[in-house]
Amino acid sequence: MQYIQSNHIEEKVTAFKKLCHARSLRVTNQRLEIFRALSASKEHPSVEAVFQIVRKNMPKISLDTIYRTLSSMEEAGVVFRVGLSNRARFDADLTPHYHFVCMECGEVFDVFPQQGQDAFPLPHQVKEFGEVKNVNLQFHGVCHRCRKAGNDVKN
Amino acid sequence: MQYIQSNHIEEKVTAFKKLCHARSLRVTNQRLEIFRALSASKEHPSVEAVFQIVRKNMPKISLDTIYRTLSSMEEAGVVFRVGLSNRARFDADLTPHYHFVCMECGEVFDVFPQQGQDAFPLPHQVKEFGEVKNVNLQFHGVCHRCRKAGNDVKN
DNA sequence: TACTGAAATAAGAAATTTTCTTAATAATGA
DNA sequence: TCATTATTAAGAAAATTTCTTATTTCAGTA
Repeated sequence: MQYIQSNHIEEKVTAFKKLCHARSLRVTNQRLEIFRALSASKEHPSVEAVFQIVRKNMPKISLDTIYRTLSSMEEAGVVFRVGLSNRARFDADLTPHYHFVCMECGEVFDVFPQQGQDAFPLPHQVKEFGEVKNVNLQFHGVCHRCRKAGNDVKN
Repeated sequence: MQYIQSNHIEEKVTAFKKLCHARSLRVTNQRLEIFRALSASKEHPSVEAVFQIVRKNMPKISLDTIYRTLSSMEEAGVVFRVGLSNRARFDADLTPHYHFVCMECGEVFDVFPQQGQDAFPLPHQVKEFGEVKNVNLQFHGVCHRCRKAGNDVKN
């Protein structure tokens, strides 16, 4: 995995362009603006929030483009999506465990920590932000079935 | 934290009733059916999926009730929501870190692992399910601001 | 630099997911 | 049993996400 490492946005943008070329994604102004907006923000903005930011420089951009672009950037590994794609999923099992989520089919699998293995290493600096009520650890990837089915388009 | 521990659904239901009483939630047939459906499933069902299951025994139940009930159960700590509540959130920072998500206001905070601390203990049994592309570790709780504002209704 | 094919976009509609409003129903405690 | 109050059904409405089609723009090549 290759990260874009820089605190200066335009350096990140340069790195972003390279990554786009490497993954044969066209470098459009829309993509650049969206990436800039996201890079400049510490707020983990929602789609709507990105839309509002980008709109200022690019008034004719459509919301759909934000959705498409963020999704394709996620797929390309350029940005990170916090949480699940769209629909909520529930679990009645509250014993400590985590989940493997398939990025292709959306299937969710339980992963139980092994005997003696510490379930969750709760880092104490988390308390800085508030009181933790529960932990949600997801591993995102491609499940065996989708891998076999060759649904995995890119790579 | 108190877990409902049993492999037999009706035992879980009994425990669920107690928890409801303890948190002064009324024990309605709808809630019982929804809890049963979720307990019986290993599929981490979506709201729609729960709706379809419960409908079989209770044809007049409304989708809205499923939403309300799952949310209040989550709030009461009886069921677990995989992922975020509704809207997607994005992050352009791909250096390994995790998130503190406020259950009240939805705010997302970055948490960076300390120097020398292993970022993510990737348990090898995860590979059983597929190839991991990235890790999404969220700590859910109440941020200081919401705590102060007393938005924290229950407890 | 102009040309070409393919990918990406805007616009608006449409689908999906989630929440709200109101009146009726049902659970709890007296 | 009764009264109180939370919960529900029904349907509307809001919010979020995806799709369709025609147009534009990128990137590679002449």
